[in-house]
Amino acid sequence: MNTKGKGHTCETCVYKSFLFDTLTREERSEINLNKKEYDFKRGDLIVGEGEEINDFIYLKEGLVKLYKEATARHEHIISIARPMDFIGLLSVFSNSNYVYSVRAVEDSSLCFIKLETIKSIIGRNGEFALSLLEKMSSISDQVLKTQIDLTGKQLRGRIAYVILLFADQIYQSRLFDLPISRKEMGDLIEMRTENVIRILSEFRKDGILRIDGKRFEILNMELLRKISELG
Amino acid sequence: MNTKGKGHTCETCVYKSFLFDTLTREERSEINLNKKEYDFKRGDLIVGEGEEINDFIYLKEGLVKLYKEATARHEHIISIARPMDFIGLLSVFSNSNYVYSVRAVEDSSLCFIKLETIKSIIGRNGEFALSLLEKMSSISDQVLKTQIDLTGKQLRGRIAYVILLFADQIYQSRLFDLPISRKEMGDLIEMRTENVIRILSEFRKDGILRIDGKRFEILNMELLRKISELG
DNA sequence: ATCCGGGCATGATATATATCAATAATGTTA
DNA sequence: TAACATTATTGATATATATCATGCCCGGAT
Repeated sequence: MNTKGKGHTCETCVYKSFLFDTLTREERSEINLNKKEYDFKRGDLIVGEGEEINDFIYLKEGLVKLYKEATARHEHIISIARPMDFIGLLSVFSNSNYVYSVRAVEDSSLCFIKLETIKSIIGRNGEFALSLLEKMSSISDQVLKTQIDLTGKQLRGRIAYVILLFADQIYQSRLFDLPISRKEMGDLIEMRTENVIRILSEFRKDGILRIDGKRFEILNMELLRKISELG
Repeated sequence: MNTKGKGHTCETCVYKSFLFDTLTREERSEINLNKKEYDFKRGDLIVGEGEEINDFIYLKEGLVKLYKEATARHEHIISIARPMDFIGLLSVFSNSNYVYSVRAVEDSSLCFIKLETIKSIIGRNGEFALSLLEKMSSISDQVLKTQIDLTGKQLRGRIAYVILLFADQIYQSRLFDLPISRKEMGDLIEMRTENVIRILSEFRKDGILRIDGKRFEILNMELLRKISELG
């Protein structure tokens, strides 16, 4: 399922400056002692809804989805997290248990830091608290914004929105391999698989997209943006 | 529009312990010096979308709505805030400008504390940072949860949900005067006014509610909860 | 008082979306 | 390789919801 940490230290971590600028050398080594890194394969469950929150989890590499089980055959995807995102949103500070699940949609490696360690450092280092707060806030803010944006758009607008989300925010390219199935895409924007496929076909016929299985290329970016905005 | 503060000090504020437990006496008087209290009448705009965020705003009394303008005749209500809620969600730390508006739905009084003051204290007092973080987190978490809960429910479920929200969380009573119009209710749960009215009528005919204008009484609580949960 | 405008209410109709059904394509296991 | 499960696709139909139309009632302005 997952293999144990690779022995990286925070000092050599590529995200060191992004996350831990405001820490003293002592605090950094404290985190280093209380962190573990794990690898997950595509499809692996990382945390399950209801599990106790013990760690501050940080996505180093890969792509994961945060979601809630809605019914037996349907899940509500809250967010797709990218490298440099922390998993746990605000819940790490307001809940003792996860209110959603996290699963790898690509092979991913994640860093687990004992929550106690983080909390203790927050208590001592207000500057760190503030910078952490800013990072968490902006992610939570964006999750909320996405949910609000999507509500009120109709199907074509939602499909356009989610394609642009992958193109702009995740792959920074008009050409990419979609890492999720059509069903998962539907779960992300609250619509049925059949309608996802139908509208993708429409976009293909209209010359907006070139689609070959998982491979997507945006041909008419301008029109796609317009559809996304106008809903 | 609004009258200036009533000269309360944080020391005598009813929410002193709730908010400021972890502050030193000096920090508390610092906040006292940098806060202002304002009264708003039902319908008054408190902050407008796009305005600069300069204050940490705290609802002392009354009821306000956070919303985004969607179209000319339609707004998306993000949340109804109750006394002891802070207005601003996570945006206060991740954005420099408001991404939504706030308006009083009942006569309200709010406390404005200079954001600089709060940030400076966070930087110095990690314990305060952590407790603030917990409070803000739980509110943001709940806003997100509500959005997610509502998505995927159909109209009857959403109406039931929002009536229970007022009964359980805002008025703690099966009998209350709804402070918002049918249209605003629709904005809150993303549905048309006509359908709000239609379904309220159904609930009345089914003996679930007694409705007289703004006055609501829940007659069959059990059934209402079931409708809310099952969507 | 009278004239509004807005909120409330109900019915008829149009539209968007979900559901059901059937097949093809793809991947997975033995 | 065959046998099977899962995913992708398309069409026909049912259902939920929005839209349009109309009338009533009440509070505020003149």
